[in-house]
Amino acid sequence: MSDAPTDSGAGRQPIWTRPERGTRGPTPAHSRDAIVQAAIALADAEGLPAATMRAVATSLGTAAGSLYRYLSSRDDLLDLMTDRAIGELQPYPRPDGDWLDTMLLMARRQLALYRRHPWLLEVLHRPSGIGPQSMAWFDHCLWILEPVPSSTSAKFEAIAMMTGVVSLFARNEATGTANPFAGHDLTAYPHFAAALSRTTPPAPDQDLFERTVRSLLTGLLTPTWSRRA
Amino acid sequence: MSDAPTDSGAGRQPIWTRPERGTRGPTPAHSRDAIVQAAIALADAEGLPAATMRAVATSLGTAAGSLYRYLSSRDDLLDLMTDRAIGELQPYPRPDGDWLDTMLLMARRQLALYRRHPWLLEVLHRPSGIGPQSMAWFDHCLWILEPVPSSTSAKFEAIAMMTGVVSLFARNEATGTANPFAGHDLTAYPHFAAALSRTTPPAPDQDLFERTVRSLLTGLLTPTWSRRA
DNA sequence: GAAAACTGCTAACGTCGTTCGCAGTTTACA
DNA sequence: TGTAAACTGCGAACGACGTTAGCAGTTTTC
Repeated sequence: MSDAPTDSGAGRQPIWTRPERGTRGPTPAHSRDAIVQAAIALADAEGLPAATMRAVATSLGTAAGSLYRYLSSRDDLLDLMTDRAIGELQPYPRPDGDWLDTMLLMARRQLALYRRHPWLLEVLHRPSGIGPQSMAWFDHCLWILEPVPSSTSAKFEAIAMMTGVVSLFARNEATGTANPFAGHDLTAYPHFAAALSRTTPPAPDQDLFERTVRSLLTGLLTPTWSRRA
Repeated sequence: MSDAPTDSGAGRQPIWTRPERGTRGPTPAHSRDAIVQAAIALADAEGLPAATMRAVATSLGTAAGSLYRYLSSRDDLLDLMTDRAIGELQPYPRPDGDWLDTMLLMARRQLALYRRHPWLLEVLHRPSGIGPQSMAWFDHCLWILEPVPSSTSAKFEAIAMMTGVVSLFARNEATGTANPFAGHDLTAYPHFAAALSRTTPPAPDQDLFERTVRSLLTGLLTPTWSRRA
């Protein structure tokens, strides 16, 4: 019990509020941030499953067990990786101009981030408290939405939904070109077969992303009576 | 090499096209479907991580290794579980009436399915070929969308995006009431604090789900020039 | 009737996250 | 100044996981 790691006794609070180290003992050979950086590098290069405790430790020249002097679990590491990556979204675009345009820009930056760190998609949907960088991002979205007369909860929902839709696009991209419909007997799916047999002009749909985000945000943040007729 | 399981030599094709068993040998004590059913029961009751090979085997009164006479990997099992669950969506609503209303009904059924089988959310986003039940569902969506004059690819995108949005809602629900913003010093996030301090009327937003799905589908399937002014 | 193709089953392998215990180092406090 | 407390790194191990190998028995094929 006198051998508690890094969290000085009360080990159930989230990693962000826990001090990195105490005041006694030798100066550590590594740091939380160095570990997180190494893990991100591994996940970027070879995918999230490659970022095992052992692999991260090896890339830092130490052993797996040693990491637990800095983190209390692998989940902590994933949380830190996530927050550090989301920190790359800064600096944020200034919240003047049309709020929809600015939000779309935020969404675009998010999509670019997911392209840069595909493992974020696998990590993001774990039930886990969000970190300070995510808080900052959320805070900035609220700033952008300040001129919008919707309720606070509506804005929360809209931001969350936008983030989710961005992740859907990123996932669709990441799944790649291999179509998941391969290997089926199309005679059992007549409308599918008919749709495929139609002359499908390439129609790359120049900016499906923009249209989706715009229609989503206006749908969620514009009172019903001010839209349409 | 003469001990290949169930796939009779060429083991790289998807599980759905592979025969369940050959013609010789004793009649198997179990079946693919019984295994899948047991795995679903476990995942429903105790979550996906509880549905390990060992646990599934134990609940069937056998050992882990025995399952590999029926499946070639755990991924196969997850694929089969997914497809069987999606099969619960049948029978589908008749594709007459307003296509948007019918699609919304399909989305509602999907949401109910995700509530019934929360593990689907963790399983669905793996890169994996889809099964016959998913094909049938997709096919039916295309049938519903037949009166819509959009291109085939636009319909594909719209269906995929609707499915994704439904999963986002289900995930938001499943994450539960515990707010992920707990434990942060709100003075660092002024707009967040301001938004929280505002008198937030309950405003339960009676049907955010419906509004979101509707605005998404109309946004993706209605030509731009026919909307607004 | 013999070979081939299956069956169930036990034991093991390798990898994973994590824990334990030990020896050494630095700080806090008498 | 000295001693106890709190730390440090490290190596070995634990338990659980997915998966494989090998064996003995059973059914079909020819």
